[in-house]
Parts: sequence; C-alpha cells; structure tokens
Amino acid sequence: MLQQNEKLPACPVEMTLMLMGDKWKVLIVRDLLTGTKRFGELKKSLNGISQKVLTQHLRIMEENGLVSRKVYAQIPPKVEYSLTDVGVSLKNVHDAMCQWGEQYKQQFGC
Amino acid sequence: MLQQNEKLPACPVEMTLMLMGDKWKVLIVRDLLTGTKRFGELKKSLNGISQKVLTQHLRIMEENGLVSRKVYAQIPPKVEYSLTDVGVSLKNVHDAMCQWGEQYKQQFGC
DNA sequence: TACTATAGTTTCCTATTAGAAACTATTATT
DNA sequence: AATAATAGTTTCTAATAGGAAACTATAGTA
Repeated sequence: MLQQNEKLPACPVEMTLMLMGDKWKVLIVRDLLTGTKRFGELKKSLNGISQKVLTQHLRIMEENGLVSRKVYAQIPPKVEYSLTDVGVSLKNVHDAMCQWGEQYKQQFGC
Repeated sequence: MLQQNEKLPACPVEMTLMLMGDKWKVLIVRDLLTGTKRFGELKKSLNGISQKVLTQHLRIMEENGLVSRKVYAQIPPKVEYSLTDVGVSLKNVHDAMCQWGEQYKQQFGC
C-alpha cells in the first residue's frame, strides 16, 4: 500500500501512483463513484478484502483528501464513506481504465 | 506483480488492473510512450528498478500484448522495447493520470 | 590475457502486504 | 442471560515483491 509520507515526485504520473497505485484504492474509488456507501457495503462489494485492509486504505485515502467519512452516533454503528471533490475528479482516470479494459477484452478476451 | 493466468474479471477496471495495476508497469508505459527504448535506457529511466524486476515486468507485458521486444544479433547485445498498438492505447489512461496528478499537486502540493 | 559492454539469469535474503481469526464496544431484542 | 448487528482493532502468520550481488555469454579491444 502506498503511503504519503515520502516527498512528492516531480512526475505527475508518479504522484497519482503514490495516491492510487494500488488495486484496492482503485476499486474503492470505482465503488464510491456510484455514490455514498457504508463500510459493510464496500466490504461486500470489494470481493475478498479483509476488514483490516479496507479500513487501512480508507484511512489513508481520507488523509490524502480523496474520501470523506461520516460517522452516525448510533448503535450498532453506521459509517458512511463518500468521495470528496478531489476523489470525484478521479472519474476521468477511472473512465479511461474502464474503456481500455473493455477494449482489451474485446480483442483478447472471453 | 499482477499476472495474467487468473480468469478474466467481468469489470473492465479490474481487467485493466490485472494488466497494469502495478507501479512499475505504469512507469514502463510512460517511458515507452515517448518512443522505443533499449533495456539499459529503461533501467536508467526507471530510477531504482533492478534488472530482475525490469525483465520480469517486460516479459509479462510482452505476453499480454502490450510491449514488443526486438533483439538485434549483435555483441554486446542490443534489445529494443516498444509499445504495441494495444500498449499505445494506454495513452488515454496515462494522460488522465498525468492530468490528475498535476491538479492534485497544485491543490495540496509541493 | 584481461577487460568492457549489454542484456540478461539465478540465488539468497529482507521488507512489505495481505489474510485469518479473535476480540471490543454498545444497544436492542429474544 | 445470550445473541445479533456494525465497524472497527489487534495479533499472528503466510505470501509476495523487491533488492543485492554474483554469474553467463560473446565479440572486440587494449
């Protein structure tokens, strides 16, 4: 998992990789692009992720300003995650990946 | 490093992640988008990558049809790497990442 | 004869990540 | 009193990636 405590790289692509160069983070963004989700929903949707890893990623993405976290004072707990504006602006990257993946599958795929 | 022997995921983003969800592969694409490069040039440009890891990634990217490898029958050896058409089509993803990274740096940056 | 250059391969070791499972807290419900 | 629900945290272990260094091959050159 990529952290943010190294100094910023000059190359903007490396900058993006520092914050998103990670399978789980990309998939978290994918899921949150369709709207706010609760912790449990995310966990179910991200097939196979463990609670520990999911919280770790969410915490770092929050620190990096990509994700915001809203805690409801309820029992049992309810916590909602959504993308910040900066997070939403990853839609372009997501869409490009989505398009490319589809195209690749058409050529080599299934 | 992500391999290609698992079955294809339905989600096109996950498909892309299977082939590119890796720091080194993204940077190899970045470097090859500016044109054909020799092994040694790539190694120098990808600051800190070891020979072993570079060859491993290049082999897998070749298998996946992203990169082509041209060996010259010379001594000392000369091997050139370039992107295939499929590899070049990653330019959109690369550009989106590049743009996003720049924007992020402007907001939170330096 | 020894050295250089290039593109690797191989082996061994370490660091990072992920995964699994158990544990916590709190309230309502049975 | 025990159980269920939710969102975690903690601990321990296993898998993976990556790094370093040594080794290979071959022709030309000093």
